[in-house]
Amino acid sequence: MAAGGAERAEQFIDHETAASPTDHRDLRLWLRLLTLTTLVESEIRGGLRVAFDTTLPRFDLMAALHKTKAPLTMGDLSRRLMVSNGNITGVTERLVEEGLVVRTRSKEDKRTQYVELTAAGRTEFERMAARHEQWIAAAFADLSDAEATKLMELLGKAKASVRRNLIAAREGQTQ
Amino acid sequence: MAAGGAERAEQFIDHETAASPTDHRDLRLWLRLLTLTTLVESEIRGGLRVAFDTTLPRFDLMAALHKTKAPLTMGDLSRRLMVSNGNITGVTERLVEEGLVVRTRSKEDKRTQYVELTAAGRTEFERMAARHEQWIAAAFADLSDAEATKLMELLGKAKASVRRNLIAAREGQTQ
DNA sequence: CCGGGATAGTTTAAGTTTAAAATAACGCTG
DNA sequence: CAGCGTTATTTTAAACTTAAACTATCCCGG
Repeated sequence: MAAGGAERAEQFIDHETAASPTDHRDLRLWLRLLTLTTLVESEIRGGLRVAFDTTLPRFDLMAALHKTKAPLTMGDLSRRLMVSNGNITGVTERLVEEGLVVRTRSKEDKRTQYVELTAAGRTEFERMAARHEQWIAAAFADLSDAEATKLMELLGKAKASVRRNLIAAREGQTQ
Repeated sequence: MAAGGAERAEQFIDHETAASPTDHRDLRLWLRLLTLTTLVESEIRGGLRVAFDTTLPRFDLMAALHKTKAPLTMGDLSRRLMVSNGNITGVTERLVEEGLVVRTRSKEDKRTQYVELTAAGRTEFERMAARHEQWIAAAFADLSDAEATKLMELLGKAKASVRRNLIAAREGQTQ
């Protein structure tokens, strides 16, 4: 590491690089997608830890609250972040301990809990979000506007395809 | 769930759908990428659990071994799967318990452990891989060849951009 | 108003994940 | 050949994650 990079050739072996050239089209596509996401995600994770001593799940939860500018229920958070409801319970608890969010019981429905950012939480999130956006901007800096637009479009098509052919197909199986 | 889907309109709120239209280009791109990956990954996770009573990390580890058709060290696996080395220890242990892989110490270097599929592991993996490929093919079924090719290309560019502008930039920071 | 199905959230058990510290073995240099 | 920096792996502690079971509450039909 300190020595000036003689072994660079081996450094970039990853899930995808390890794919053999005989793999099929969609499998290679999926591996590339997964590798890219994993790379970015782990950089962000590391950045949040080093720069703010926090974690990605906590950041994501705060981001959801910040975006809506209004309290969300535990169930709302679970659906938006696409994680289990039990998961939200734990992450929220830690954010409450840190004083970044508060939970309040609904008057109308005693089962429901509303979660919202505290003033400290909002300030802290905005600090983190600014840095987060810089990282993301750096990540995609080499893409032209046209390329980014095209990529957005193709990812959108892929997402629709997944919902139609994978998710809806499974859900409709034997019912 | 048993009742026939009256609340479908609310069902597809996700991390990305929740994004406001004023977000910046790269942030929206990143959210879409993340959402797509998460959707596919959680379908595969569920499929592996239901159909084969196994998990994605175990499948991935076996896939790495199957692809190389040769034993890999713990470190090789850690680098290829882009996870920490401690992680590989745990996943490998469970696969050994299940009789799907074996670990053997190297004669030349007593620190090194080689991991390889057992006959049972190879057979089981091939069963799972066939199904896995069907899921992936279904996921991207609505993309034409031209679209898939373009998407591959753009993801490749994005990956290069991430390595150059995010990862290498961080690594070179103050050294 | 009451019984029962649906909904909101928590708990539990098992597994995955990481970073950091610890262990063990290697291999070079003096 | 002794020590010492490096490398391969395991251990540890804390957090995240899920599915499934559970608790509490809601609300509808009779």
